[in-house]
Amino acid sequence: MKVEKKQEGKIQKGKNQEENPYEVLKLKNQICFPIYAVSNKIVRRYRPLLQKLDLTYTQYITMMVMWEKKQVNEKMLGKCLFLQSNTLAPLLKKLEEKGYITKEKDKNDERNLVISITEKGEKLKEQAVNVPAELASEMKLAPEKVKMLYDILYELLGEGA
Amino acid sequence: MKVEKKQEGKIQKGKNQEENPYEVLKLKNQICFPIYAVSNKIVRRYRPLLQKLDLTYTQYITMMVMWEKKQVNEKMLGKCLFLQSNTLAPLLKKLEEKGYITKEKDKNDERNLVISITEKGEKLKEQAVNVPAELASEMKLAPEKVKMLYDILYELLGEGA
DNA sequence: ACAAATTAAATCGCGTGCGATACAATTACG
DNA sequence: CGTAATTGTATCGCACGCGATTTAATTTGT
Repeated sequence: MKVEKKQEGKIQKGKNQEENPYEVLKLKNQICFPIYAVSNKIVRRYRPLLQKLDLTYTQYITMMVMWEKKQVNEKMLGKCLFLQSNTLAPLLKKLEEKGYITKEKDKNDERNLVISITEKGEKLKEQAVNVPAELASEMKLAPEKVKMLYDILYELLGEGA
Repeated sequence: MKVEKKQEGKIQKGKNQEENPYEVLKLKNQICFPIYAVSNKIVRRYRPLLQKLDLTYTQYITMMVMWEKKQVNEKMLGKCLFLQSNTLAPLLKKLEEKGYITKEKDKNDERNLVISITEKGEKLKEQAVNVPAELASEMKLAPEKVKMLYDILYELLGEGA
């Protein structure tokens, strides 16, 4: 078995390419780019499905947390979604305007914002339940690949902040 | 070997979970969410590295195409980056202002916008060449996982538009 | 106890992404 | 040959993401 030294960030290369330091700057040798491109594609594909629920993708994953937890503070929500106050604050304002959530200060620690799901928000879940399958029908992937992808992505999410 | 029927979009589930139709709406059962979260994380991590080059991530991948092709029309650029005119037009304007590219109409077909790299744009490549390794040092992934990830992502990018 | 440090949210500004639309150049076609 | 359809680009409006900063509440250290 021939072992080739691999440089991080590169994908595939032959001998002659090893000698060109600029090879790493080609899009096809980048792993970050397809992650970015697929992410964009996912959000694009979700849009028409979520429009029926009057949700954007970010609002949708926020509601996912709410459907599961019913009540959560903004800090915890940020942890779940890997987002911060500067993204969440305006988003939560919109979800409140739509009537899917309510916001109130934590009586025990007034710094904390407690977010609760409303009756209307709960109802939305019934419409949302079909969305994952609808999307999956547009972007199919073998179950074992889903699992590999999942494990690798969470490994990447785990590293550092 | 026990075979369980798998529903698209779900990740892992036991018997009791199979019966709850709302399980699919939990964040941890979604494959799209970690893609989205990792993509955000990547762009976040690139930012301080790219600031030295006066580039955003999207501008950086655009320059990658330019470093490789030297000259390209907007349509082709969009194909390479999976982006459209509504994203590229303002971005190209900024890259032109920074002096990294020039724009001109194609004489043979005036609808086409031909983008060319400048001397200054070429120079930038020398600073950029270290960026991939810098990022890789922050987000490490075993080479075989990089390859799996790469193949799966391009499979997803290939499907449909 | 009280000033300093820390923490949680909110706000601001900028740069995307993209659906919708507009517009101009080119091509297709009856 | 002239009009309709198509194609490539640009513009507009909205909703993110996020670095930087601000504000208010709480905790820490002496």
